[in-house]
Amino acid sequence: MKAPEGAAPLPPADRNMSADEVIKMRWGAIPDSAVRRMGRYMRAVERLEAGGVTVISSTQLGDMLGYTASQVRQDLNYFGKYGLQGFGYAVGLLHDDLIHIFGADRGFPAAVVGAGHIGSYLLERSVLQKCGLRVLWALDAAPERQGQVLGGVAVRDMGELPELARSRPVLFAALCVPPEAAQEAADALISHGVKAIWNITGRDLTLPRGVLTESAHLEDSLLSIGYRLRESEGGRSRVSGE
Amino acid sequence: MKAPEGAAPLPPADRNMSADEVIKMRWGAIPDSAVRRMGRYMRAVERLEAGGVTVISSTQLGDMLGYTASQVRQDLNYFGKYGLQGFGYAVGLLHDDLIHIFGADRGFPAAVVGAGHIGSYLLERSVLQKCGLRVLWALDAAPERQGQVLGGVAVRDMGELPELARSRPVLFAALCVPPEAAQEAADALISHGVKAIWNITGRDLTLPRGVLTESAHLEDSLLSIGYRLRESEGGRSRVSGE
DNA sequence: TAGATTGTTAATCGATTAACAATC
DNA sequence: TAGATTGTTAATCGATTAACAATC
Repeated sequence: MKAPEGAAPLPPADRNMSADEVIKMRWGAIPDSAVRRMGRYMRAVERLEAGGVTVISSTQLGDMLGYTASQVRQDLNYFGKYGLQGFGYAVGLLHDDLIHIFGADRGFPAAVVGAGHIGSYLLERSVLQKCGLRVLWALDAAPERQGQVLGGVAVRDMGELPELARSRPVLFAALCVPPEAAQEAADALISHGVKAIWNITGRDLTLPRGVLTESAHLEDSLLSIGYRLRESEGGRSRVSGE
Repeated sequence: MKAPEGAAPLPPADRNMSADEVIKMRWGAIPDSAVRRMGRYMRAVERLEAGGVTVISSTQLGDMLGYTASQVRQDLNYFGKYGLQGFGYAVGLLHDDLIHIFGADRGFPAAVVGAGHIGSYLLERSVLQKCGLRVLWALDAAPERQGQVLGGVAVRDMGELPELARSRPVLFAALCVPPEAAQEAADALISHGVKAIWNITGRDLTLPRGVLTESAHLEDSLLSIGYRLRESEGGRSRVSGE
């Protein structure tokens, strides 16, 4: 108990390791804040590639996203060594690896539960598919939505959950039922083997340990802009570009 | 340049100050991370109130949300003094003040731009209204959506923007057009006086300084759960209950 | 009063930034 | 090689947690 003990000492990677190996070795040592920024890197790199850019420096990429060059280098380095000293990052390589790191090439089986506005948006726009999930089925409680085919997926009755969970099991579900039905639907999913829930109901859920969950509360982001709107009403100015 | 200089020294509030006064005095000194947690406090307190709970301690509230009691006290104290030593926080008072702090009683004029899946969700569910915005008009480029009345708001043609911006000006817009139309729509809104954009298009925008913006990228949250799903495939376990 | 719980300061922890050596 | 830019360690900064005095 004498040595500084430091924090997590991030195991070193070497250049010929695959992203999988790097991440496996560093699992848990990569800060969540960095993981959460990767979506923006992914989109930026996608657009660069579409625009024919093949190499980009940490400075340029940082400018695009409003991050410091230092942070860009730190972030990318968590996942492996993608840069070439003296030149920058190979856009194509980076893009391919990010896709792999985030499992967008995995075809993980998934379901969409709730086919209202948000559920049909997810289905028709193939939002899950673009992130590498394979949507096996969709459920909705409303009779008039059942039988509809949205984005190639037929909407079934909630009551079919046990049967579907047996015949076409999924570990992942996007939950987009109305808030008042959220907890009950989540419980049902979990009791039928679902291990990860993407919660877009706007209601916070109570889930057993061992279930992976991520909530996307549109409302929270709206509230926080509501707070910042105060400044336009006489608070001191702190408006930002970005 | 000798004194430790410290960080922002958070000006002290006293018990008889209104939330408005406290925030005005501390504007910019309240960390963004705390502001972003307030949506969850708000929802928790709403549900407590609905359930007839009138007093709650920082420990209990923290347990509900997965925060430490210490953090709860810090967070609430940024905005004023709501607690009663020896008892806890008055749920009703806290709720009322949070509503006020986040402007949910302000009736700030707003518009919804894009009336597809997400836009109609916002309109029909009165999402903006619940956060204290007054939706004056809605726009969509698709002829078949024009004339529809969603959540009491008539959807108009994009081309009517100049006229609407003149006759019924708004400073706030929820942007939910398809990603490929996002930048152009944002530019048009800004050139017609919009000063704050809630961006739910999934495309990052480039906006002039002075425009307040908040992006809600559903996709980012999905990607980050995709990353965490790796652990169910053999990474070391770090699954959390929440 | 004694017990409880807040408000607030101090200590810890983690994340961001800066600096620079490695290397293409 | 010289120039540039990464990879990585060290310094800074900010946010979270712990501790405790104030006070109901």
